[in-house]
Amino acid sequence: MKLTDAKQQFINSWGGFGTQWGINRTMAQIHALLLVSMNPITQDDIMEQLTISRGNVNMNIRDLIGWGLVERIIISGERKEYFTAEKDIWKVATQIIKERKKRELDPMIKLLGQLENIDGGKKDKETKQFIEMIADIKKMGAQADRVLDVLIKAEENWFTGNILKILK
Amino acid sequence: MKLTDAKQQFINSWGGFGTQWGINRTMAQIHALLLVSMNPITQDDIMEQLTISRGNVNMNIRDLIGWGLVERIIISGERKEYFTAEKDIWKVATQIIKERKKRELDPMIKLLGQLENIDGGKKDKETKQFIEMIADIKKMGAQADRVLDVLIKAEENWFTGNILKILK
DNA sequence: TTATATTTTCAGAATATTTTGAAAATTCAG
DNA sequence: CTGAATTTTCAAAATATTCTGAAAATATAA
Repeated sequence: MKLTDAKQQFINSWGGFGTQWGINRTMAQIHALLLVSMNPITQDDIMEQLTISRGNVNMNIRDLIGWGLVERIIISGERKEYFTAEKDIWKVATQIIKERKKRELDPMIKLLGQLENIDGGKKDKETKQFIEMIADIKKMGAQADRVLDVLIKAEENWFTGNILKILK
Repeated sequence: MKLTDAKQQFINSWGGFGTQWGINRTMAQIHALLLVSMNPITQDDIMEQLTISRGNVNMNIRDLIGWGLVERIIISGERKEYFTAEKDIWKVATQIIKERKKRELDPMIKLLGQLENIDGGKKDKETKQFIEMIADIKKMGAQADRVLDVLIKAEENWFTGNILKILK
């Protein structure tokens, strides 16, 4: 397989995996393109390589920056802005975990807390069972939170294969 | 807050979280409804409670069964089919992890393996860097696979709060 | 078997999301 | 400043996903 083909396939497939995870396909593709680009590239480069519009590039780049995965680079003497992605995959994963935790897990735990305040407390069996279910989901969310925190702090141990020893 | 309101809010919010995770909103709502239903319910019950069409219920129920989260119940003497969801939240989480691993992580690792076969090997710097990046992502995928396997096997320790002790 | 209840399917409709592209805003060299 | 280069915005168009509902298939009682 030729390098350019491999890069292309990586970009396309990464977009596909992105959609499965609830991430916009183009955003994932742009991220993939930046990951396999040795040097920072411009919006025009991205437009050309992925054949997408300027507006599309601009919006998705902004999102990626919001996720902390892409950085805007100013090259002195150049008028255009350049963009680059964090290349250390552990840092990428850590950043994604952090963000999803903040955007999804935290709000979920908050919601569940609110749902536990049912009028009259645990009177009838049905209410009791509902409150138990909510409490269990909350407990699981809190556990997930702790596990993810440990993973985030595990740093380079991801790659040394010692991740499971760190988690104790 | 009244029990029925709490249930309704749980169902709606669960649907919202579902979409963030790339899961069809209605499928998540049906799952939530089944989670808070003490007894098995029919397609008609689901249609009525969520005000959605018969076809919609049928397709999403089929998906949920495919995910191993919902079971079809035949009650002797009754003509209609009933449905019920696994109520043990740990089992639910385990099942979801298993399925997503199979549907998403495994194919990703497979793809990455294919992309490492670049013509000419690690001749130039660009090829070398690409192969390294793919290898790193693969390594991370393999680590994630191991971590998830441990979580799946951790069973009821999720709830005893000892999950972090188990992972070692 | 026949009649009826129930489930399944899937084309088309409805809805939601993504993308475009041109105008507006911003930046910056001269 | 001025004006060209560049970025940003966002309404409308394109696309993708989800949902409906009625017809077809299936199951079951009699």
